[in-house]
Amino acid sequence: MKSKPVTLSDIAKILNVSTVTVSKALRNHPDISPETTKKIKKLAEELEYTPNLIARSLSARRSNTIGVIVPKIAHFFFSSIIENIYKIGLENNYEIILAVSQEDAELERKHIHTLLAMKVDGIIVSITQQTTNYDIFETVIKRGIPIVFIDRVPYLSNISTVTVDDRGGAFKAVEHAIKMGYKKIAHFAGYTNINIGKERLQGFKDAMEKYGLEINPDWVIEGGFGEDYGYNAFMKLYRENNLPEFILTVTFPVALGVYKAVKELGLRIPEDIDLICFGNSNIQEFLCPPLSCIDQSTTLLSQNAMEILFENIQKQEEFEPRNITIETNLVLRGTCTRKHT
Amino acid sequence: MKSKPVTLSDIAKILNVSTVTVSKALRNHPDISPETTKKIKKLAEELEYTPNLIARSLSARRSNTIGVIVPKIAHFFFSSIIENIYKIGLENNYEIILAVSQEDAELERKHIHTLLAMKVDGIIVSITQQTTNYDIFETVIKRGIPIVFIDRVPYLSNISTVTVDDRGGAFKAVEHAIKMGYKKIAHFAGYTNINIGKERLQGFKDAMEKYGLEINPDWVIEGGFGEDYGYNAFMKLYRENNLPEFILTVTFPVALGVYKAVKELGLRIPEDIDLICFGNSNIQEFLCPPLSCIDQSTTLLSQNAMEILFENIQKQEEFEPRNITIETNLVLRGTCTRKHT
DNA sequence: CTGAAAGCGCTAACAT
DNA sequence: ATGTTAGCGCTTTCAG
Repeated sequence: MKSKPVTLSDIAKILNVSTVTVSKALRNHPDISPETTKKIKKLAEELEYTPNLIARSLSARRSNTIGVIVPKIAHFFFSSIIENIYKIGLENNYEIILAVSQEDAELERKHIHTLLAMKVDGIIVSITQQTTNYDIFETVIKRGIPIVFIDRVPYLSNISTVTVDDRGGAFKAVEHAIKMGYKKIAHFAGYTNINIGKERLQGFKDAMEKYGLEINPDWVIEGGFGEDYGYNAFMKLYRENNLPEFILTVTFPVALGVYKAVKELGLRIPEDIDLICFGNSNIQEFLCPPLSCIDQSTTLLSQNAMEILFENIQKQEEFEPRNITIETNLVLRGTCTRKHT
Repeated sequence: MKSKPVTLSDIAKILNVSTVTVSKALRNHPDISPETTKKIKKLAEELEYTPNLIARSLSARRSNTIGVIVPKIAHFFFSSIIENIYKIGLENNYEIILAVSQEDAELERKHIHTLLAMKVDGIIVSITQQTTNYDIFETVIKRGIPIVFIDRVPYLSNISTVTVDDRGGAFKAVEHAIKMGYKKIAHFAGYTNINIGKERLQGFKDAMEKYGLEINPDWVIEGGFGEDYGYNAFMKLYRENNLPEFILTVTFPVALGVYKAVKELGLRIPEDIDLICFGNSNIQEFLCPPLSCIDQSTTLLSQNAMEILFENIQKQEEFEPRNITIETNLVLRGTCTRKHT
């Protein structure tokens, strides 16, 4: 019934050559004469030969496989990065092994172990919001497995990173809000133990300071990168009757949470509360009103990360870690565009 | 520098036992005495032993790996399904190998070959909008690799499928529109060579027929499942001055395309044109106006698919293909809710 | 309870 | 140009 897959040696036997010859022929090795190669390929095709990549990996000591770990997947930012990584992987003949940490540091750790066990040739990771112990990453590095961090990166020296100019982006946005006339500005800051949170907060502070505005500590709220957090943070402020005029949210989902709260409360954007978020998405323009944002190019992020990773895989020992920062772009739509008086 | 990974035999040598003993101990095989097991585990931990999954797979002839192929990833429907599949995979100790076909049948074919070559234990696939040649799937089946199709499935008998009640869902939606008073109803139908397109179109027809409404062929437009198609289809109708009152779109992205066109043209939803789409998403409620939809549970879809796949993997020869249909759910928000007169 | 033998399917190094 | 040898790291018999 379930016919066993054809192997190199099956082909070899039929053609009365050695498995090595078949192996080489199938990989277009110049050792083998054109005729034999053709003959072998023809038979392989007929027999529907599929190489056993597992065996190949074990023997060749490379898997042609790249591990990717992200905290979430059903969010535009990450799914877009993933899509790009898959595309680039395909072009370069690498298979991608994706793992989702679900913002859980323990799970992230487990995934890294699995990727190591699967002998991936390299790893790309965007760490969880709660990753504070970096041991596992040092293990990876110690083992000589190329790794590059993307967007959310650990505070570690001598690692390759591709990040966004979070500080500059946040600054730009808040500066623009201030120029629109806003003074009571809040920041829903996510978690500031992680680089993106910390840097965005810093950009917020920079702008406030530059324009001599006071930072109200009640308006700098930490708590996460998701919709729930945005919702709760806004609700809290509302209940305390302590609403600002403007909010910079640390991510798009957080802004969505604000939209939800605002809608439930019967308030209006931007009349009662205006906002902008970090991170672009294809559907922001369809929101009510269209949400402005600080755009971070997921394409550039992925491209650079993959490029560095490939370089690292090739050079191995001689490779020097690289750190790239991607510039941001203010995208103005229906929010953060109205003169406030 | 780059220390070679610790292997079973490294541990075996140090402890003066055989690799077999170590192998068994590490997998809690009852053969090995508790003391030896403990001793071995302790050393393995100290040495940071990581099993080589490649070697294990080759030897054990199962990879504990499941291949998944979807046409897109940066779309809520698929990224949500993927997220669910990853979760279930994790719980059952299976690694997921995800491949993206990018709606390209040729690429899909290539991915299947790769998954076969990687010796995945099973495959889940949602086919591309242009897949018409099913040979590759028959190859998979012939090789005895468990495969289950999800949402978009080929017309093949004796395969396992998990689909949505597309016909019933479309019917419900159009029926509701009719009860709201709409008569001039269009359907942006995607591609009807594939089951989801065909069934949804049929549901549309069923409803029109039941209520004695005439189907205007100009208003049944095919072309794809993406935003561009929705945009173009609407623009075409507008230019021809042939706008319907109501549209059922085959997917959410298509509806987004309509929103975009409507906005550009300065029209209003639902006053000038009302609509509903097939497929839910977490951001529809934030659209302007909030978009109603026919909800298809991605959770049920994924759960059932994985369950069937696991069953197939376990039973192998004795397994009988199963076909499951998930019920849909009309979710009414800001569209398709206004009485039309 | 433990281990020796054999092999999974492939490739790299070294003959011939 | 082709083949032989050896081995990747692990697991599955099967003997002791």
